[in-house]
Amino acid sequence: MIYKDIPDFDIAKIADSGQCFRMNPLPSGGYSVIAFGRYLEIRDLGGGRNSFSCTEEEFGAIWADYFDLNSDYTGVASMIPPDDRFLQAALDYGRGMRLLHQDPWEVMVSFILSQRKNIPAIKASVEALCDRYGKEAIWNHVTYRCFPSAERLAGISCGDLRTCSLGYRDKYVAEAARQFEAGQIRFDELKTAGFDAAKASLKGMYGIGDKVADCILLFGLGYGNAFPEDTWIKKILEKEYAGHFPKELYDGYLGMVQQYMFYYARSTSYAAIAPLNSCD
DNA sequence: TGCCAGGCTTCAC
DNA sequence: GTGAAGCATGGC
Repeated sequence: MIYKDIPDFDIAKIADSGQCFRMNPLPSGGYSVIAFGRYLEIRDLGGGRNSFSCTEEEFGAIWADYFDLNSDYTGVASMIPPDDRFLQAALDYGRGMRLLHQDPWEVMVSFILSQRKNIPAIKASVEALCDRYGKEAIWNHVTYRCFPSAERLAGISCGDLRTCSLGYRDKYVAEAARQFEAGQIRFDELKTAGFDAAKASLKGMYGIGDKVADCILLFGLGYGNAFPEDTWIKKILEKEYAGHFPKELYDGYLGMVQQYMFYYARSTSYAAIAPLNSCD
């Protein structure tokens, strides 16, 4: 167990942010997360202090980057124009959230099966996939299952995948696994290909469109300017910005901004209130 | 019970 | 190129 004082870090908000689907509250308090084959427990001790159930070595090798601890989360506030009351409110509400750096394969599969599902349903599907096809591991008497590898999923029929409540998305996941195994998708190449080229490659895959591609770019490949537009974001852009959000103001931080918008819209009674911005 | 969800593919035009 | 239809399933 190690202890860290981290500014702008709120594990409850991170767990509820809809970026990852394997971070859950523990009955005893705190949260667990399974990522990169590891199991971790995090507890908020107050005053910016958190405990992590790992060694310093593991924290430095995996979790510091996973939680994006080397990025500056204070600069975004100064980018927001004073008259953008919506984004000011969203930032205040979401302060402490982090843009997670996840395993791109897990992000790809998770967001392929996210389409036309709500977050509880996505989590149920992801967990079913892991329960059925993930490798079993043990940490300190806790038995858990890792996210299934592409190699494992490439050997599963669509019919069997569908038992994990994938619905019509079964064929998309099966094809992604097949392409990954065939070497037709290489995440190391996509990470350095540049935003447009990487996005075009992802959109060429069966079952991946604009939105899912942007999620993979943002959460799995480190492209901070990806801006996934789901149903919630589209409603916000229409309601607060008359359909024209000034993306040019947030170069390098668009993904972060999008995440604050999403979290605020989904987590509050925002949908029931009048627009905070004037669109005229 | 009906609507909607971190959308995408297919097809008609 | 654009727009509508169809899609599996579960949460609320």
